[in-house]
This record gives sequence, C-alpha cells and structure tokens, in this order.
Amino acid sequence: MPRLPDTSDVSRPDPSSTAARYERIWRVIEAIPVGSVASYGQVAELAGIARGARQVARSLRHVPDGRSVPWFRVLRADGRIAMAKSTAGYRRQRTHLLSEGVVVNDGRVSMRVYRWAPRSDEILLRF
DNA sequence: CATATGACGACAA
DNA sequence: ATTGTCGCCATAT
Repeated sequence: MPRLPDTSDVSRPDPSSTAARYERIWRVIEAIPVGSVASYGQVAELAGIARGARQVARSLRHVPDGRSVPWFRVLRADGRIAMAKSTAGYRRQRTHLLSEGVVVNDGRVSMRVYRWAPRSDEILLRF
C-alpha cells in the first residue's frame, strides 16, 4: 500500500501556513516594549511577511483566549488608531496607550516619537 | 470559481 | 491635510 505524504503533522507547521504566520505575528507584537508602538506593516515585515499589514489586522481577531497580545500597541502607518472613533475598541486602545504614557492626540500617536525601533537581538524570533 | 470585504499602505492630486 | 485609487491577501459568501 503506497503512502501518501502526511499532511497532518502539526508539530512542524508549514512556515507559510496562516497558523504559522499568525504565530510569528503574535510573537512580534509581544516583543513591542511597553510605551512603544508599531504599525501593522512594520509588524508584518518583522514577522517576515512582506505586504502583510492586512494579515496582521486579521490575526488580531484570532488571538487564542488566555494569550495576552498587546494589540493596542499596533497602529496604522500614520499613527492613527485603526478602529472607528465611535467604537468601544477605539476607546479601549486609547486608554491602554495613555496608561503607558503614550500621548494620543485626536486618535493619533506620533510615530516619530513612539515607534518601536527593535535591536537585532529583539528579533531572534523568526523561524 | 467569482466577488466582496477589511483593526492596511503607498502615492497622486 | 484630505480624498481617491490601487495593490494586497486571507476569508466570507
């Protein structure tokens, strides 16, 4: 009986599978220091996913329960909070940032001041 | 298989 | 600063 390739091996996830990509994304976000922020695109780049900003946004909806990923430290490239102003999510994000000392003006953060500039040893989490 | 949809981003007016 | 267009890509329908 010829054997077909085993595609059910979860211990070695295909590095390009969405599960593996989400895992890398979450790890990158977890590495953002308190009081710093990163853009969706920046997180994607650091996770090894070119042009993956939208995947970063999507991944934040699939964070496993019980895992605390500091989603609120992720902003749009121009520093604005991504969610609509009228939403509870927007208010929670704003509050979280303020509590870490990140100045938020009209839903906007200065990326020049607060953008995370990771050192090489903070990025050992690829692969 | 065809379209639509986003917690996005770069760029041109 | 604002607005619109287009590219992107996993999911949803």
